[in-house]
Amino acid sequence: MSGNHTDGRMDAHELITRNVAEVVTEAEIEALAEDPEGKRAYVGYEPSGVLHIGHMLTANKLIDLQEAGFEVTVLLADVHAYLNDKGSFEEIRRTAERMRDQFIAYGLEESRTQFVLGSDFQLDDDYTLDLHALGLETTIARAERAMAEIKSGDSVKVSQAVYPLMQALDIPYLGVDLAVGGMEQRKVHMLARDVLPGIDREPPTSLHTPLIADLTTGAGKMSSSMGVTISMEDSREEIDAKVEKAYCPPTAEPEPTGEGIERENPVLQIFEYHVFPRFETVVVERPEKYGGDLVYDEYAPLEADLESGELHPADAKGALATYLDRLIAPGREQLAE
RNA sequence: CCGCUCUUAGCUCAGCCUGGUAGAGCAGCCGACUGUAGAUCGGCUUGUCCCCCGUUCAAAUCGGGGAGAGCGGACCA
Repeated sequence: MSGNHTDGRMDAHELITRNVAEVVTEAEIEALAEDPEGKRAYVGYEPSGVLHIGHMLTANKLIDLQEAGFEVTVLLADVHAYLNDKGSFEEIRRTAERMRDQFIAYGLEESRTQFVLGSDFQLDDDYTLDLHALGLETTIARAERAMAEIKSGDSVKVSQAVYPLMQALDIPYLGVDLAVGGMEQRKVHMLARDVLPGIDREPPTSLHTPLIADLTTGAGKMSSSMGVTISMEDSREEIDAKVEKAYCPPTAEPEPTGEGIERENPVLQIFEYHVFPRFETVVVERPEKYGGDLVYDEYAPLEADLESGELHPADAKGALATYLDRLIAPGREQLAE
């Protein structure tokens, strides 16, 4: 995954696969990359009204895909959010509109992005009957496993077993060639591959982005419900404070915790998955006494410099906060309206 | 519907039997040390004790009612 973007241009395959954690399957992706023009990719989001760094990560991939020639569908999954106990249907639908505006502010090309409300088609008769057919194909245990990383609340509701089946069905109903999601979606997509052939639909091709590690510990996934996340409602000061407190050993491969839990370096992850995909060059401002400014036009040398000690974590953090703020500023302004 | 168990700090739980108005660990916050964070020291904070009614001088604790969660209710006698 070293990439040969020395000429600043990437071919379709590289645009599709850069910064992804996993692709299912490689052969299917290669087929799509051969003629991406007019192919359709989608991501579904439970409406939240305010974009956070997790949304932004898959949005970056959508931008890559648009650049590669894909058409993009963003599913504002109001019905899913409802089934996942996220509030009243009315509240959810209101936040769905705000979320759409947030995505546009973030940088999705408005003319090439189709926003679809789940309730626009998920309540149709034929959809419902197909959903029941999938219910017949799936055990409760399987549905529950698929939801393990997605569900909210402490107890499993029947609605949450229906949820992944609807995600599977959405793919053929939206006419999608590629399903995109974070790694927490992989079990849902695997379920879709297993179950859709049972109703004479194609098993979907999917692509999963990595999950950013918890900002303060580097262990586990960054959570928006608990702990620290970065979102479009953060002020510059809040971003500075959060980045300042972030876990950042001077390496890309931190030691596991005392309990043997794997850790990542979230500061580097955000540089890799959020900053470099959106900026041509990154300037790390540094006091003269430490050697003056550093300039990078891709991620790998920055990581190498941190590893070697040439780049101090404190300076890296300063730059990270600056660029994160630039990414968030348009959404923040949009929220202020 | 019936039965059993559970509900106390952000989290996991102790305390309840033998009433005297609340504790531990973890988390969090603050300082020291590091040119970041973490680790390591030092210090600190936190509560409608699920809700209502009752008994009592006094209820997290006893009694009654209610709510939520978990488990069970098959067969064979």
